[in-house]
Amino acid sequence: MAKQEFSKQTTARAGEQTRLALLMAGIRLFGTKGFEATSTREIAAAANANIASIAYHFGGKEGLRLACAEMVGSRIREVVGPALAAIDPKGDPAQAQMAFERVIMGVTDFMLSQIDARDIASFMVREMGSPGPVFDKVYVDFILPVHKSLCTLLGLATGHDPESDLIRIGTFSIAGQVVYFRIGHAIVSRRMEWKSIETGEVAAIKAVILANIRSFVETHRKPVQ
Amino acid sequence: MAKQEFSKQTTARAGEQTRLALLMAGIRLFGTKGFEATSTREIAAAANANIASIAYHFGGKEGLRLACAEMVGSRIREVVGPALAAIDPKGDPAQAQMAFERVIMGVTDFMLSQIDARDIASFMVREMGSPGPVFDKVYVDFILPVHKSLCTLLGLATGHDPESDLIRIGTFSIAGQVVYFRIGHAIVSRRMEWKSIETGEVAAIKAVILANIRSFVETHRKPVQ
DNA sequence: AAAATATAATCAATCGATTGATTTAATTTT
DNA sequence: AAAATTAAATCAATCGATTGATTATATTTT
Repeated sequence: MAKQEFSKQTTARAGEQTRLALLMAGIRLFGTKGFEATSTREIAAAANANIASIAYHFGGKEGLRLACAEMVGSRIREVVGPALAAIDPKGDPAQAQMAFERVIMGVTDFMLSQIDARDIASFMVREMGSPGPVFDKVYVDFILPVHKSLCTLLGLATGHDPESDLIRIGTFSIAGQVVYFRIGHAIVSRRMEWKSIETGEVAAIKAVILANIRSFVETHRKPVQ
Repeated sequence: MAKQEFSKQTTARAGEQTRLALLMAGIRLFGTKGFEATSTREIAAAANANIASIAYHFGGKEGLRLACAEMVGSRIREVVGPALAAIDPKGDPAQAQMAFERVIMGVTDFMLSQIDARDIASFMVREMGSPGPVFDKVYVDFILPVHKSLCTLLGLATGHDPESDLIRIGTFSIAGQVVYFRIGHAIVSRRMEWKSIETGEVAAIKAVILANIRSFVETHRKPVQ
C-alpha cells in the first residue's frame, strides 16, 4: 500500500493514472459535446493515452460511458450525501426548511462554481435527456433518493404530505431552476453580459433561488393542525 | 403567375412536400436523439425521401439543421408573438402580471401539451446547450426578445427596473422551470408515476409554476414610490 | 396546339473520411 | 521470466457528401 513518492511517472500505478485520465476526459467531452459526437480517438488524445486503453480499461466506449456515470454518481453523493444524512424526519418545520435550503444552495454551488464539477453536471444533464442504461443508473442511484429526501424536508417545512403532488412537483420546480442555470448558462451569461460565471454571478443566482424557496414555503405553509 | 389550384398533389410544388417532410423529420430526430447521433440516412428514411434530397434542398446536414432552427423559430414566434405584442409598457402592475402569467402558461402548454410541439421544444433545448450558429440564431431571434419582454412585464408587476439583476435572473428562474419540465420530463414522469404527460399532468405542473410566479411577484413587490 | 427545350426534383450508386473495435508488437512493471 | 500495460497498425462498418442518370413539370418556340 506504500505509495512511492519519487518518480511518480514511472511507478505509482501507471495504469491507474491513465484510467483516471480517461474517466476525466470522458466526463468532460461527453458532457460538453455529447456521447455520440465524441470519438474515442479524441478521448484518448485528451487523456494522453492510446485508443486501445479505452477497450482495455472499460471494454469499449459504452463501458467508459457507464464508468463515467458511476464516478459522477459517487462524486455527487459526496456533495449531497452528508447533508441528506443529517435529515431529521421528526424535526421542526424551520429546521427542515434550513436543511432544504442548505442542500439546494450546496448543489447550486457545486453545479455552477467548481470548475471540475461543471463537466460532471453537464455530463449528468445530458444523460438525463436521453433514456438508456446510464439514465437508469443516475436516476436510481442519485435523482430518486435525493428528490425523496428533498420532498421529506419540503413536506416538513410546509406541513404537507411529502409525497403529495404539490410537494413532489414543487421540489422539481426548485431543483429545476438549479438545473436550468447550469444547462442554460450560455444563454444566461449572454443576457446578463457576463464574461463567465464567477463567484459574484453565482451569488446573484443563489440569492434569487433562495428567495424562491422561501416564497414557496411561505405561500404553501399549512398551519399546524 | 397564375397558380393552378387543382390536383395539388401532382402540381403545386412537388418539391415543397419533401422539403417539409425533411424539416419535420429533422426537428424530431435532432430533438430526440441529438444532431450528431442522427444520420442523414435516418432522416431521409423518416421523411420518405432520398439521401441526396437533403443536400439538394438544404446544402447538407448542417444546412438542414439551420433550416430546422428557422422553422422552429417562426413556429414559436407564432405562439408567443401575439401575447408579446399586446404588452402595454405603461400598463398597471396587475395588468402586467396577468400578461406575464399568460405568456408563461401559454409557453408551458405549448412545450408540454402539443405533441408536435414537443419535438420543437426538444430541438431548441438541445441547441441551447451547445454553442454554434444555430444557437446564435435561436438566441437573437427568439430568446432575447422574449426574455426582454418578460422582464418588462415582471418589472412592471413588481415595480423594479426591468433590466435589474433581480428581474432578469428572476425571469430566468421562472422560465427555467418551464424548460426543466420539458427536458426533465422523463425524470418527472418516472418520479410521479405518470405513464406520459397528459392534460391532467400538465395542469398540475402549471398550477405549481403559476403559484411560483405569484409568490415571486408578491415577495419582491415594491410599494409605489 | 404540338414540339422542343429548360428547369426542378428524385433516384441508385459510390466517394473518401472517420467511426469503434481489434490485432499484433513493443514496453514496462512485478 | 511472467504479467500488465501501452503503442502502432489494421479491420469492417458507417458517416456525410456527391455523382450521373432519370423522371416530372414548366416554359418557350414553332
